[in-house]
Amino acid sequence: MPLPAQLVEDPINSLIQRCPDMRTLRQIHAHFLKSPLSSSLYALSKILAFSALSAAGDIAYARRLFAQIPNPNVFSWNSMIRGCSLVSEPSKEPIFLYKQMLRSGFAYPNSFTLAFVLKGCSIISAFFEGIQVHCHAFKYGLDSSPFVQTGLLNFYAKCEEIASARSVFAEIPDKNLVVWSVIIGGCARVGLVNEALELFREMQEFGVAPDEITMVSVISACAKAGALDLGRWLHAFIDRKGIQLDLKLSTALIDMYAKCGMIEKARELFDKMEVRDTMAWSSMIVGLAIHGHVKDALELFKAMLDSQVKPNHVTFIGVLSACAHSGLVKDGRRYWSTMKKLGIEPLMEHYGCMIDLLCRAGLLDEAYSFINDMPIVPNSVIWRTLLVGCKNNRSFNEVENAAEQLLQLEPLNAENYVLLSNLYASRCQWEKVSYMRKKMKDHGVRVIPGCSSTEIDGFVHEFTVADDTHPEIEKIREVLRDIAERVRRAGHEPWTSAVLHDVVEEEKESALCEHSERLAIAYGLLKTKAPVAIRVVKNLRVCGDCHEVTKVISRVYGREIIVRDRVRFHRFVNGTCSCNDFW
DNA sequence: GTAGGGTTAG
Repeated sequence: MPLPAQLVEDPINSLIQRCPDMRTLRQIHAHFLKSPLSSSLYALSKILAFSALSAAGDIAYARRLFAQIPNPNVFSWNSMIRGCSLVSEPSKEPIFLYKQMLRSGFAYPNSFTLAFVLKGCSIISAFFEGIQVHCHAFKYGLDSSPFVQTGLLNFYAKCEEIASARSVFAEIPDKNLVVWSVIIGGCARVGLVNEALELFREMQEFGVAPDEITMVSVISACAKAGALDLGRWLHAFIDRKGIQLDLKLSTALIDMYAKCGMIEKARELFDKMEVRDTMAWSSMIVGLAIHGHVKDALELFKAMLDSQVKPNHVTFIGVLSACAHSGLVKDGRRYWSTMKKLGIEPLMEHYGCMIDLLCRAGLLDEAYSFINDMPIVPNSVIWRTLLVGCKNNRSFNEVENAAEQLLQLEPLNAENYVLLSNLYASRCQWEKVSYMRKKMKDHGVRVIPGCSSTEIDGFVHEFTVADDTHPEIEKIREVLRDIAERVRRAGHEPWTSAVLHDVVEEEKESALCEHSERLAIAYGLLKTKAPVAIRVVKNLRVCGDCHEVTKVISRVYGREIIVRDRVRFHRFVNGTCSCNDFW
């Protein structure tokens, strides 16, 4: 007489619960196959679940096992769908499995199935498949399951379909911590910073206390907005509420402080970290590179390698851009081969850094061959980088070809016409200048005035190109003229951050506080006005020490001044672009 | 019997 199922399944179950590795699992599997009830689907499902889901599991083994099950039950399908979305290289496999399950007709999806397949869709941003799963949620009456709802919300957020995410969010009756975190993270990811911060406030009004995961999203929203005051407040909030400063939250704070100009604070946090992963190291290296602290960035990269943490593609963007900004051509080339040796396949951004590096060093021909040897099709950024380099190098003769490639790729981006127009002007090719303007007009490309803002004592001074409405505009102009004159007298042309630094230091000596305030405001104005001002800020950006100058201005002024928008000149908006370089 | 949310990028 066969043993009751309970007696066979329970030992298998308890063995699997204590199973440490696949070797043991194989033994359990063999034992199971020889046992009297080897046809028990329940026990087989447990073996499958371990292979597919456990950290010590083996998805290939799970696939082989699954293929041998004639009519898998929903639990087994779920294990496979979930297991296949946990692999390091995500694919459409979870979606294919889900479709197979529906076609099999032997198992119907439950709330677990939909939650798992939605996760699979979120990982690869499979928008059209996810929408079908949304329909299935209604069809199978699973749309009120909290896990399916959160899965849908997360899916839309990951696909950057914020309107859909918000409507799913609005329909969730009991919004828990996870639901709030997903919507806040979704808004932060697409740059809807104010919305993210507003939701964070609302969440607390609803009596839901944030945890470290929520805080990562909110802090990253601050980093994107350059909202230092709020970021610091949130840091204090984390301390006050005893929220755990784990690896990811520390990294988010480092990124926020670096992006908001407080690189020392970022470094302090980084140095205090007991465990650092690739992202933590990369954030700090990129932060130092943005601030122009090239030596520190490269030293830190060496320390990273010494601590056996593997760098990734983002780390190398930091390292290569640091080299580009300080003219370290030889080092840049060395890091490029290190990257390849480590098996990191260069992405478009890495090629961009290398071309930038060569152009800044005046090696235009080499940059051009580098582009021609690229194994991937160069994008507009690559051609633009080369053309920016052409502006400072008149001996380079491949401008026409590069210009053609650029305009073919992006015929509606005003920035390109402006760049080419200025490039031809610098070569006194006036016919081409007017041709560019005509072409731009023919394409109906409009320029949206660029703007920037400077915050002093909580008051935001905003400046837009050709806008004279600031109440102190005349006095500000006076300061600008004064600076320009002093720079001209000093014989510095074009301006560099070092020159502005000297001017501001001089200002400190003279202790003219009122003048200093205007200097700070003028700094905001510099970013949108006169050509010379654009050169200054461009140089600052080149040197990567925009915040360095802001800090100097802050010291003179004696209070904290924040440059908010991190010098974002060109912004592609619905086929038109914001651009400050067009007079 | 199984579940949902996190950081770095010119």
